[in-house]
Amino acid sequence: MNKKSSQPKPLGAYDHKKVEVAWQKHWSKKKTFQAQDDPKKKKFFGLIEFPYPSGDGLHVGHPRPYIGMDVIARKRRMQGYNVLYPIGWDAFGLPTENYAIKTGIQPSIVTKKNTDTFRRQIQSIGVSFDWSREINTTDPAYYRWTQWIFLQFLKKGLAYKKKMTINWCPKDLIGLANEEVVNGCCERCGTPVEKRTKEQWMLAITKYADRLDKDLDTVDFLDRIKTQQRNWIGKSEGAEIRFALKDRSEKIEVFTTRPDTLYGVTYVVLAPEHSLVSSLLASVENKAEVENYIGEVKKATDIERTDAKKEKTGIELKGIKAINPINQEEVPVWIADYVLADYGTGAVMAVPAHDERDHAFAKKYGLPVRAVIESLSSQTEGPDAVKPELPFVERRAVICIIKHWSEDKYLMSFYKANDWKGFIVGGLEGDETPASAGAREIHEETGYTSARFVRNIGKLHSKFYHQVKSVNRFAHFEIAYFELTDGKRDEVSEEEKKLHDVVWLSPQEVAAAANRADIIRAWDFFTRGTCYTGEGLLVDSGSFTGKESESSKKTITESAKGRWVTTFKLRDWIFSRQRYWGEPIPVVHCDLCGIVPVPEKDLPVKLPTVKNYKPTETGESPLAAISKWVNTTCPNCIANKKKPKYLIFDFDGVLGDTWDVMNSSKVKMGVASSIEDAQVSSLAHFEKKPMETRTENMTPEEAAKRQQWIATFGRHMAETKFGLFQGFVKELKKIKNAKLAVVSAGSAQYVLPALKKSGLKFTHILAYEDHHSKEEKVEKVCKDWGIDVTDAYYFTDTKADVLELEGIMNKDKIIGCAWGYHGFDRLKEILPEKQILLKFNDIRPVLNLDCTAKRETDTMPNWAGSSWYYLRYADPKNTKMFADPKKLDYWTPVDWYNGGMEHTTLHLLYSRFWHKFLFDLGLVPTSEPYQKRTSHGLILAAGGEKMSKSKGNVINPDSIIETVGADSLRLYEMFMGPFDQPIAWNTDNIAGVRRFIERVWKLREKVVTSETKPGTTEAKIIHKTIKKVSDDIEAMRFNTAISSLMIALNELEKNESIRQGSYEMLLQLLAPFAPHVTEELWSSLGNKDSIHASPWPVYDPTLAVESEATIMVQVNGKIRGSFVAAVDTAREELERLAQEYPEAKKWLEGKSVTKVIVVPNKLVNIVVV
RNA sequence: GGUCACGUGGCGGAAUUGGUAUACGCGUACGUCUCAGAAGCGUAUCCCGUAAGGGUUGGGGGUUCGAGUCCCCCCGUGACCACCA
Repeated sequence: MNKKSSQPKPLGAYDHKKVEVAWQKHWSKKKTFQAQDDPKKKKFFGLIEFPYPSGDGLHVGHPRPYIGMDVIARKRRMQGYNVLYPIGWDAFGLPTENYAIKTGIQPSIVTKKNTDTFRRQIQSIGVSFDWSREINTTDPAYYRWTQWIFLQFLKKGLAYKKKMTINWCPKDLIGLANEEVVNGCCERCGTPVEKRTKEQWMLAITKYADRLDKDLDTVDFLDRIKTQQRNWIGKSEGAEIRFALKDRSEKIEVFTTRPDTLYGVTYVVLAPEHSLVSSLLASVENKAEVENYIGEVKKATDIERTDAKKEKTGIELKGIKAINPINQEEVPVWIADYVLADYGTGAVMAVPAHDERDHAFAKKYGLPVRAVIESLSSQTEGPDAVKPELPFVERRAVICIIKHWSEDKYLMSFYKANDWKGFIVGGLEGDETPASAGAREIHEETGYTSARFVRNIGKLHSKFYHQVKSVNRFAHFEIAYFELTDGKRDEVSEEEKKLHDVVWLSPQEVAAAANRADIIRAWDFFTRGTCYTGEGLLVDSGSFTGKESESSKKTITESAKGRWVTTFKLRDWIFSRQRYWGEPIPVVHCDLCGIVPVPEKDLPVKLPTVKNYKPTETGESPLAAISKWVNTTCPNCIANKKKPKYLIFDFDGVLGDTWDVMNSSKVKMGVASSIEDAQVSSLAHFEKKPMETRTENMTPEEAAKRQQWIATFGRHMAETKFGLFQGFVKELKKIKNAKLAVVSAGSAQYVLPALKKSGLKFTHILAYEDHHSKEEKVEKVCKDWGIDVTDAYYFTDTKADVLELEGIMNKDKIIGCAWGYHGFDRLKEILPEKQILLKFNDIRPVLNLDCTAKRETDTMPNWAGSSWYYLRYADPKNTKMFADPKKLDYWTPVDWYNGGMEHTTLHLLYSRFWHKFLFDLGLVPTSEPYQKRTSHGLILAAGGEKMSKSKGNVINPDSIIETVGADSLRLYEMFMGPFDQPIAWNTDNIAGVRRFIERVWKLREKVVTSETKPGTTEAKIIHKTIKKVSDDIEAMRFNTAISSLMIALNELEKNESIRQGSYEMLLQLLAPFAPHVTEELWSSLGNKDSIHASPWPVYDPTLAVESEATIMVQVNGKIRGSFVAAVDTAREELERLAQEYPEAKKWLEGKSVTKVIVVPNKLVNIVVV
């Protein structure tokens, strides 16, 4: 190849097809964009939201964020950073599964096909992703770690199962998180959501709510993103206050953010679902009505119930009274649908005077309204602002709102001296009422004679500086409403006229004109009604009367023995999906052990393959595969199999009285029921004889009942016993290493021969029975069993025996099998906690004979795999860990994460939550995953709608790349409008950027390598552009960056030639946007290394500085012309030049100049009269 | 109903801290090149007016020497939330 100094080789016409694919292959071969795990280099981790590879293929909206971040990533590389810009596939999800249902093709195959298409398409755009780190959430090697993280949540108690009513989409057959329900409909398909009860996996994100809120202060997210997250978390502080119930032990706990209004409580409301309701119901006088009401509420759908426009309904629990802890007042208790069960405590204290919802409810049901707060405002601005150094002088006063006699206008008074724009006000003299004082003031100040007092609007306290009297005034106003009946008016004194003007204004004008806090409040009261929800002065509030409400919140809470608490709107995350195409939740449900996590070494729990799957008319779900998937072994049971040393059996039940237990066991054993009488009799060890029972400890009634029972079931007992032993012994034969048995002597005659026949070698016998004498028992057992009497123990139910038993059992692990009330229940009490106690049935899984454990069939939601994927990029092939801590140390946190606004509340919050959890486990180095978060706007179809296959308005990038090339596509996507705003696609406009590229290509012909002296204009243009492009890229103002490049080109084209250095810099600035064509031109100039590895041009301010500035000349703010002056010409000089400027002179004739404003290098404004 | 954005030519959109409104691009018109067309190149392109000049950033008001930009009211569009006590 040529050296840099050699003559540039000639180029043909620009042909994007020749240029683009060739360079893409070249970069791939040279691994130009692969990140290196080299801790010595400064790193940059740029991230985009990895796509969901839908069957529709890529449309032109997808790549905009990729290209935007690509521009930044490429610039960072040129700035010398070791850049990690990775991509992968968020490939689990409903559309793929639905597609599988429709076509019968397995989701895994569909996913493979779709990712292949997406990969090809993205690669054809020339985004500088590091493809060697590609990940896929549906790859078992990936979701193994998603499952692993879930197990860590489980271990820490942050994953739990909860029976709950869930939002169920009847079309998608899927449980939805609250976040996925939009206006009561399924987020994805719009079907109205139903309620169903189901056990669901939950993740306790609420445990992190406070930190998720607080730590937003530490990251560089766009403000609107932070605001949205904060709103979603919904932190609010308030008090939990307990209302005792009259003559009852229960208490109602309420949450309120306004404990200061406690004295205004006139009733208490429970949510219809509140747990207390059912226990109160028994003693409610109107029980039937209440039950009926609750039924009605439950019937209503969520859409109906949460419709804020809907009228609130409720019903009183008659006969129940709550006691207000602050004043021991009894108030009624209601249930109502406007109270939400799952926020706060599910109960509220109602303060109708100061809460709009309570107010509406109280008005509807005739409940009392008691005002306890009066507005208090303080003037902080203007000449009336309170002067802190002066004391307050208190005074009672009136604010008069006066209506015009014929129009909808109100009288305002504009005081000239102190810029007061308000209503007529005045102090109350002597024993005047607001009505009389108001009428007097109206007459004195305005002359109107027909003011008729209508009503008091409310009270209002105000602090301000009284300019006329030169004191701080603390006024206690009554707002009085007057109407004029006519316009008759007396003459007003000259003094009053001097003080103020009187004007009539429409309601809108009043609101706009009022310029004092108290006047604005008064008007607000008048227009909005009596429910005052603001802060103010406490009245009618016991010892708190006269205090300010805001500062009394905590003290009132204390007085009421309440607690100050923080609550959140955020709910725990419903983590279960009843779908096939998601990560299986890695746990096993064992009858014996309950929920058992799959051991980490056994991960991943893979999805079952859907075999021979044929689509049906109705569209059967791949969930069918799960039916073959559920039976498994319990890992716990397998693990324990090697451990048991002792077996404890108690056969009390066999002879005893628990027929039900045996009967159910019989069925499970599957043998007893088929035994005939004849067979039973033929068995040597079985004595068929009537059931005997001892009745000496029973009451006559019990004894009679027992006799009856024996008469009915006696024969079945015998059969059952037989069957049990047969089956039992069969199982026992498989026990190899047990050492100890506990038997009941009562059953010894049947049990011991059977045990013996099994060939077991028990070393100890524990006889556990209290019916027979010790001697008889031990002797018989030992004899039958053939063991030494010293190895036998005998117990009764006394406490001493229990202790002895514990001693024998010692530290060894014990598997127990026991029945009956003497056996199982008793042993359960006495066994140390860690030992495992089993019922007879349970012995089967313990022995791993045919363990009946079932796999969890719920899968994880889509959000799971995307909650940690960025971590995997740091070390995507690791098989030991989700990522090597050293690599995480180097690469994380993500320096810049760009994504859609639609993901700010869900994905962003969820992944921050996972990250914080991993941080707490010491597995990631930072507490926040993303240092910086920006967002892009969606690309819409030409009509402004979203692009979707169903609407048929999708533009495929393939055809654009085919006709104009990837570089043109990229430039257009960046140039079309502001990056963060939604914008409609317009294919016609691509012509402009394509022309631009062609002109850059043509400019290559003018490149000269000669040593001619650099033209200053050229350097100036280039350096101005360097600055503009550099700054704009950082701020994601890609559209203006490109426009400045176009401006530069327009300028440079005018010259006969361009220096190679300048041209190269232009190419470098353009390279992040149009990587292929710039690489081609760069190479054609003899450069050996890639333009994308070249150093980003450095802005030289001295070269960009202009020597002259255009100075605008304004006369009275109007532009009258401009002149050119040297940069940094002195103000005085500019002023002089401007006044002598002929165009300006024309406008100055006959006028006198009062003022001249000079803005250096910009303008001179001459103000004339 | 609440919160937050936003409103500029025929169209997408520019406009540092308030300082030449309509940059850049599309489209359109005319010209040039051509046998012709396409592409290219050149000129023009907010409105009224021949011009001087005047008007214009959804509407109205305010602050300012000066407002697309700051403040208030109204209208409209979009996003998110929606009885959160």
